[in-house]
Amino acid sequence: MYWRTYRARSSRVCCTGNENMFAFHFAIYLYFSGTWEEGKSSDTQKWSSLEHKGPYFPPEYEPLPDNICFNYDGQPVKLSPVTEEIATFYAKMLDHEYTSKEVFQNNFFCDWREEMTKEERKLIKTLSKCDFSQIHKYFVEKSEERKNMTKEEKQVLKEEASRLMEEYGYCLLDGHREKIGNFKLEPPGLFRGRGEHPKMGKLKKRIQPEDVTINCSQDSKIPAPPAGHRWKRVQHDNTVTWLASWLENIHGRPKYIMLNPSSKLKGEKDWQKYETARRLKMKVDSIRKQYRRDWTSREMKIRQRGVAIYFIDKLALRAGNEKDDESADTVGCCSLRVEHITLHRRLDAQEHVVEFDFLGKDSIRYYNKVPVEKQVFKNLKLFIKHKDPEDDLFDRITTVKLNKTLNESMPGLTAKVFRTFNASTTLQDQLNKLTTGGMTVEEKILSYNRANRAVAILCNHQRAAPKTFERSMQLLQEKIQKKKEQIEEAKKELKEAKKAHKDAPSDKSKKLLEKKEKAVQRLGEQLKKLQLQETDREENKVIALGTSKLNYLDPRISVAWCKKHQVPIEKIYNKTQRDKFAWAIDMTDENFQF
DNA sequence: CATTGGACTTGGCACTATCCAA
DNA sequence: TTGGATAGTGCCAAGTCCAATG
Repeated sequence: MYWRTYRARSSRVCCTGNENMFAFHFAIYLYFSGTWEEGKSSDTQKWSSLEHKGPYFPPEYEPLPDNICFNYDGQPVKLSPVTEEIATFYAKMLDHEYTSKEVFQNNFFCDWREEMTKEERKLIKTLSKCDFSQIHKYFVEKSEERKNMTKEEKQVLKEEASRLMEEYGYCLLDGHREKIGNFKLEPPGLFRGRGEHPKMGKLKKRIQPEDVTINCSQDSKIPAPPAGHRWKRVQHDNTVTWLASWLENIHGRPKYIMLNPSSKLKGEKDWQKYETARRLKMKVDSIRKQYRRDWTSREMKIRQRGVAIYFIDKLALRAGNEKDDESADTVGCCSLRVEHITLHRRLDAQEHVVEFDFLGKDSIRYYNKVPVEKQVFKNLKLFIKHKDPEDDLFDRITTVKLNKTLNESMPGLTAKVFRTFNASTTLQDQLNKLTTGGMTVEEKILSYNRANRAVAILCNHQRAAPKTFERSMQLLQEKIQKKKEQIEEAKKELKEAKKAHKDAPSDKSKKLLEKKEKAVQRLGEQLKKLQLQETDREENKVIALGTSKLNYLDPRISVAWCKKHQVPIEKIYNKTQRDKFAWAIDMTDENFQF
């Protein structure tokens, strides 16, 4: 079995008794595999055989029934199929707040008109005169119908989906069947984007086979394009991992069809990522010493670099590459502007506080007040001197230069490694601290979630409070209240049973007493469980745990913790996660430390 | 050195499946 | 059996980083 070979290999390399020794050897291995000629080829080659069925195309557009009409300026207009399809994209979104945004409307209308026939373009000149309400209503009803389908109808749909999955969802990589991550091509629609995106509302065009490049091995069965079509290209490049690619028309950037995280290819890459982070653990002291020295350098760019790396290390900020004006205005460390920080000599009884306020990835706000070292504070004052709010804070450095420096400190080190390193270190520390003897499984899980939460807060992984949050919290509180009342009741009954047993002892009264004692105890446990749940949920209101769990936390820490504290792994990882982390579940014993 | 293209990881959220109490 | 809450999944956008180019 494929899995077995993977297993054997991982455990041989990984489960040496001495983790430090292992990290050392791994460092050597990585170092040489990057420089030696022989090593290099094995490093860049991703597979030796690859066969697949090509992407699955979304269904063609189905024109609206004749009784559903688009109206312009009060008059019904029959649109050409292409124009009509784009109209339906807009009509379906009418409930969303963003269709009321000017940027969205302008972009949509502009792109829509471009696809119209000459006659349509001549007629349809103002969006405000367009009436999509019939179309909107039609789709609302359709989705209602879908919701009301019978069990049998739903079953048919389900079987259809699993047939599709069976046919297109897997590939053959080096002779082994692997799950594909996204085998369905993205359907056409209107681009939304996150935050104040200047391109929101633009038309995302339908992908044609003629847009798609196929990547597979030369001697494999080449996937057939849909009837009457050709692929853009068929290539056989084994230095990349993707099966198909195309250019999306909004930014003109490539998109790919790639493997599922459960695949060996992705798993090994993931493992490698965490090993790099563990190597940083070994080197981080000297790196910290270095950047502290840099704070007093004669050269401004070195000072800036030193402070930037300090932020990346201490606050787990992202690198912050340059961005063009064609996307939302968001920043990371290197792209911070003067306006994003406020310096407080003294704030809330703390000295040298930096107040950060900026939009990061996905336009998620980063807000934090952090006391920093005096020298950092001094430097920041220097960096912002004579600058305007919209000027770069670190004007002498870029992510490329910063990463180049990091790479010189440790092969493979980049800014993002600090996030992985900090996240995993935090989880390990928190788990060690929060797990104590004599805890129930539920208490341990609360501890785990709290440790996970500490990481999510560090990485600023936020979410909108769930729409149902207040309500579900209230429900839980009612449940708790009810449980408390039950306990009161049970206690009363227990007291009576005690009295009855004392007054007239018998087998029966003794049994009753025991029963009542058990009931009180059981209810108490249930109450505790509910209260733990309440705490957990309250603390998690605006925190998203998923991203750190999936991308930043070395799964071996969790696996070892589960083994050590007899927590079933299923309580921590669901099925998908267990598949993704199969490598870790398999190779890790309870003594693993990050 | 700056710029661009390309490949890969990381990210939140809407939708869907499942679970559980009434 | 149902409907509402919760958990899980898919979607696809938005980052990082490397290498080629000029």
